[in-house]
Amino acid sequence: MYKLEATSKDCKAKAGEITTGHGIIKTPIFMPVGTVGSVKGIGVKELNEEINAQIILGNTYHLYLRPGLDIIHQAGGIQKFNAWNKPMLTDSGGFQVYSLGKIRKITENGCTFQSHIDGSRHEFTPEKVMDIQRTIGADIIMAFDECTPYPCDYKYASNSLNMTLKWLDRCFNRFNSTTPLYGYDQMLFPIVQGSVYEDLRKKCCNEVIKYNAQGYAIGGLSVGEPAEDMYRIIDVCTDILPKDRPCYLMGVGTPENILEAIERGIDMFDCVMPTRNGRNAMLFTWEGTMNMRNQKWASDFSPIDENGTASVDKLYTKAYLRHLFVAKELLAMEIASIHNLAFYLDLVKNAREHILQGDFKQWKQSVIGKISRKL
RNA sequence: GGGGAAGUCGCAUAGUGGCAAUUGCAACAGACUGUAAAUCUGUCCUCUUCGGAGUUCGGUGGUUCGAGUCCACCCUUCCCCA
Repeated sequence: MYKLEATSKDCKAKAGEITTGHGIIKTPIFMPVGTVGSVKGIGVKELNEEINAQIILGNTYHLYLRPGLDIIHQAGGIQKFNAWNKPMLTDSGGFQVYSLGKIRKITENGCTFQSHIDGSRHEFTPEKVMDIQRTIGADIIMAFDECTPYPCDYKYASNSLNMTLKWLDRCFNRFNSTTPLYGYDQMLFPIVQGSVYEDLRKKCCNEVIKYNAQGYAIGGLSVGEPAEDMYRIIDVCTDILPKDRPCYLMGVGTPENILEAIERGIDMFDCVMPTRNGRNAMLFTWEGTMNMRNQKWASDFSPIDENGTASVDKLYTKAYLRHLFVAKELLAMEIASIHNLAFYLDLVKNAREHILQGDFKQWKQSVIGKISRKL
């Protein structure tokens, strides 16, 4: 259930609340990605106390392969299994239709994957993906879609969209004819596709709103298209999608992308960037990004991030963090991941405050130049 | 003192007549967007208008159209025997 609390006076930016069986999510929100049920390198304690995460992601394809549905079911659902015990969202495997391009085959019925772990073959259909997500037990589950690549010619995008819409209908049929397994409700979000083509996106938005879903997602962006295309498509979609439902922009993005998308009416984000780039020594800050492997930090004994909200930001110095990365210490990746996620959550928290104040766009203008530069 | 082995771009390695010269590490930089990523890419003798140009393989001579590679001597290091 979503409650729209405010819309910024100077743009489409929304602030709201999503109520789930595991608690309330204040939007706009960034959701750390925990593909296999774990946010890489980070424990629940840090997610709660350092990062202030409100909801995390899991992935249907990955959890289905490992540990498998039987284990998750025995555990009593994913939030019992991973000890997070707060809101979760599972992606459907639609992204793997894209990212596992070479080891999957799209069929009329669904999609056949070859496991990236052992090569075994598995077929995902919309029905099966609903059943799996019922078993995993996330509060928000996603429709099974094809995330189209970029570039993508019009004909492919159009055909793919038609298939995704057929799959969506089958998803809702199965979703509506089954019940949650663990005593709390699940919400199914449709995913808008249509590549960078405005007419396809409009068509898709008009189709998905017929399901009167609890929330909607925009997929198929941040796959290599120019940022301007992404912003243009978001605008087209959020003009059609209902304002009184949360809108989730899948897989986005950089801090700049997130602010631009919030301005255009997006409520929810997820992205591997803060964790993956963190593991690869890149830090995001209000002042810009830093490559912590760079020689220039070798004897910089200032705190990692003076403006950071996580305790690691002031506890450790840049020079020490660089040393840890150069020495390939695990701690480096943990510190960077905590820092980046805390920054992302701080970013959306600040955005929310300015939406509530009504000056989001003005505030965004004042920070966007800084956060994008390289230090 | 006698016998044997070896010296290659930071380190370690390849190379047995066509070589600016293999590979690994280190170093330096870049990428990463619903995670097949603690990963991947590039640079790594000097200069460059990025087309090339110039100097290189312990040293000095020599053989050869051509030498890191073959020959002679010298220097250095390691191993074995005294």
